[in-house]
Amino acid sequence: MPSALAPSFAKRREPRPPRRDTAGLAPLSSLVAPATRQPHADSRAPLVLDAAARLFCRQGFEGTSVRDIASAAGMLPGSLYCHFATKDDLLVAVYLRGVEQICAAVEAAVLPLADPWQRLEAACVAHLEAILRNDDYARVVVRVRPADVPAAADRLVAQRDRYEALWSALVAALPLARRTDRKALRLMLLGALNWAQNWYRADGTSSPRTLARQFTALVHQSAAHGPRTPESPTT
Amino acid sequence: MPSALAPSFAKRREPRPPRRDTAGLAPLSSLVAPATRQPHADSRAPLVLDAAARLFCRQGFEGTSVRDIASAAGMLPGSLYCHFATKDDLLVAVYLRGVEQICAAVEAAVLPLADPWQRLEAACVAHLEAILRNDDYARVVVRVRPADVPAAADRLVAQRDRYEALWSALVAALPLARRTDRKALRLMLLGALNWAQNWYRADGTSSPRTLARQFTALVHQSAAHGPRTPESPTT
Amino acid sequence: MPSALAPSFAKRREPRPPRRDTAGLAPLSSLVAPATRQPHADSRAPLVLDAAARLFCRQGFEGTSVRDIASAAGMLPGSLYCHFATKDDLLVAVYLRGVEQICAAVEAAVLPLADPWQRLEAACVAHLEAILRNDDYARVVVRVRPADVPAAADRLVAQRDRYEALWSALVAALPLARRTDRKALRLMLLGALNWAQNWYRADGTSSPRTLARQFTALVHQSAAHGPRTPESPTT
Amino acid sequence: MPSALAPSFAKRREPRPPRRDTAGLAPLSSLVAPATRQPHADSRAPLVLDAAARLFCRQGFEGTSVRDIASAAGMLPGSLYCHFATKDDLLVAVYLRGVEQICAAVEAAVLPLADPWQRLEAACVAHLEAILRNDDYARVVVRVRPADVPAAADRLVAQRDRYEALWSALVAALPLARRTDRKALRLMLLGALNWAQNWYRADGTSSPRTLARQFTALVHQSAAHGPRTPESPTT
DNA sequence: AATGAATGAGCGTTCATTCAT
DNA sequence: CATGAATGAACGCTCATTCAT
Repeated sequence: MPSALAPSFAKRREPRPPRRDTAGLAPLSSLVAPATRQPHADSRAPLVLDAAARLFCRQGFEGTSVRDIASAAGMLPGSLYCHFATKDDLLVAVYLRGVEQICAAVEAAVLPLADPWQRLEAACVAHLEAILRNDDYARVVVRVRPADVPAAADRLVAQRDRYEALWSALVAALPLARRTDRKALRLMLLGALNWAQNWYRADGTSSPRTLARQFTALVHQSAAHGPRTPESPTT
Repeated sequence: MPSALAPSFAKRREPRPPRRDTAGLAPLSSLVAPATRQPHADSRAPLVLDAAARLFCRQGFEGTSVRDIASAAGMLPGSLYCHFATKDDLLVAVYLRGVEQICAAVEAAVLPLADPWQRLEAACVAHLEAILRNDDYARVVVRVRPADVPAAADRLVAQRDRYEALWSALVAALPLARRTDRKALRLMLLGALNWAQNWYRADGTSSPRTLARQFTALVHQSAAHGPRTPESPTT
Repeated sequence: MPSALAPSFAKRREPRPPRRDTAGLAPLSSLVAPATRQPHADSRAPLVLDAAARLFCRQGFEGTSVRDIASAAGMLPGSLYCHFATKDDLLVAVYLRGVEQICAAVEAAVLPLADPWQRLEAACVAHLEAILRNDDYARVVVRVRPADVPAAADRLVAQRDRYEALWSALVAALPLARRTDRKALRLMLLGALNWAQNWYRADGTSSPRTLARQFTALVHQSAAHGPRTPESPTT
Repeated sequence: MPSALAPSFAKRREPRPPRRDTAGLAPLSSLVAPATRQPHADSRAPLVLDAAARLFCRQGFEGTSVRDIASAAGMLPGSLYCHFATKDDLLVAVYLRGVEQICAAVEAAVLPLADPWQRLEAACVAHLEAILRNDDYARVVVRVRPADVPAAADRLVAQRDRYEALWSALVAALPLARRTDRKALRLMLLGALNWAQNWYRADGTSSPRTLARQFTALVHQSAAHGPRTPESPTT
């Protein structure tokens, strides 16, 4: 499956065995379901998570130290470990929420629309706005390569796959010429959108919205009319 | 003389004047063809560069230590500094050669062709093969984000720009509907191709060549027929 | 809290605001009197400071590595950085306390005396005993040249100035011929005393006390009677 | 003897046995006796020595690397070793010449004078001008502590002693009260003069000449009239 | 005489993590 | 929950020196 992402070239910093593996999900529960707050449930875990998301998306994972995160959250480095077992787990938690938020954004954008191409375009816009604007969590999902954090790669990839499934459905709904490779279409669009993180500057002329529409348009008619696939050009 | 590669004895991290850009080809020739006449022509600098390229593209820049590179090149860490003043400079040298090689590959692929779309397709194929196959140097150019190495970012971006200029020319030659945003087309294609580094597995079913052709085809007819730009849909 | 001594987690060598000068006495008290109530009052910071003072005054600043200090304090090199952000800061902390101690010694020696020349002599004795005997902190103040540690030079000089002000007052009180240059007198005496660190051997015949008295005497009558200033020799 | 200077607290960088110990003197011969130049005797050794003197007196011995010296002399680090066996030897050679030059300066200044106090004053002026002005060699003699270079300390101290003998003679000639400690007088004067290197700024108001005269004057009448020695106050 | 490359040890500092309090 | 101190390994880099060419 081309969505697999983690060729383990890992090597350094073999983390001492991760103690309790379930810890990755534990802290999230408090985020997903703040629910009825316990009297002293004013946990500072969300603060930590916010700080981590902000720093990971600005400086990358390796470029951010736990000291950075701790001090941004107003605590000492050791205190982080009350909430997250390892730095990797912290990343997983950020990823988890990032995927949730980007999924929610795309689903909300797509919901009121019926036309498959319009739905695709709306998804592109929502996606690009999420990963270029201020959703630090979503940005991390695109910014941090699972392969760079071997011990957590599986969990990160699993999250990404969750999101890509959503796109597979969007693409599956398109009325395309029979020969069109729908997977290639999905990979191309998502790749083009994600890579924008590498060059897009907020002060530029075109907004994420415009950009997303341009990208969609570039594949629209082409795909719809049936592109000449390399193997069997229509001639 | 590999002057651009051996800025030895630079003293204290002064950013150093950006090294004359025309030297771009000089070091390569001496590396590719070590000749047989120099006094100490048995320099191991090329070995170091190769090791760096291999490790940078597999583990990233931050994920690779100078000790890793040195030991891969069969030397002691300190010995690296006979050839490169800093780790950053080593990256710049790899980038330099990576851009050279990918430029050469694309130009060679495009040269015998006249039709603009065929040329674009050939460029995509050459690009994708370079950054997915065994050209470690080219892969580093896509893999390592300039922003992650602030002290060298300018020099890295300058190299990338050199390459993108080549693409601008290719796209400028396409017969497109008047309203088509050629920059968006270029960014989309290159983004989609580059991002493939994040998911492509060599053991997959489709080759870089096939993939590149599919991507090209997806934008071909669309763009050629005049896509509906977001601002002014054709309908 | 030894705030001036534990500027922990300072991140990247930004010169850091020169730390409020009034903190001068705070850290000392906590070091001198570790008390018995703090939660982790068993801090080994004083140990580190002592080790640093001992090594700096014996081997100089550049001649002492942080590994030397750490191992003398029974810790690992990295552990030093729990207490001091940089080696420079460690030196500043030693200097701070050195100046405090030599100030205290001189003030205590001078306090019970009224006659200006007797006060000057007592100051010389106290100064010389401090910088030749076992007060490692005071010795460092004389031994380590501020100019050799550029990043900390300002802070070091500020400390020294604090001490010299004390001497200016002592010299100002002397009944001298009108033409006598009091600054020259101060610089001569202090220079002669400080330089003794370069040649004085504890096993010698004359004690610091004797030496200090000799130096004082050598300028006493001369100055008192009005020396021939160079500009206007008495002929 | 108070002129001894080297309490060996050495420890690090135990130099691999200095090969040929006589090398310390060898290079000097070419300096002392340039004599009739051999055809290709355009040795660059003097260049190296000059560079070393300049850097040692500005940055200290430990603060100067052989790379610094080599590059200042326009050569590569390895090339230095054609002229000097070790960095220490280079320092010894600088010291040697520094002492020669300061001796020569003092002797020349004193020569035309007969009065002992005038001779002392002239010596002070010559000494201070040498170590504060542009005689890099002389400045090194005062700037670099023999004890900081254990392997060469003996040779350095021997040079210094050579110079101090000259001062002993000057002081011995002074008509002083019987109880005056002539050694203390010498040490005081030289200490005060040498220490000026630590605070004197060229842009200041008083010249080295003025300063030297002030210092001399401060001890003149006092010593001449018979100071109250601490042991036996005149009262 | 000089070079360019290499050596091996050591530098100041940062890292993710642990743990008694 | 949080702290402050500590750990042990690794980081990028510089050092004086060597040596074949």
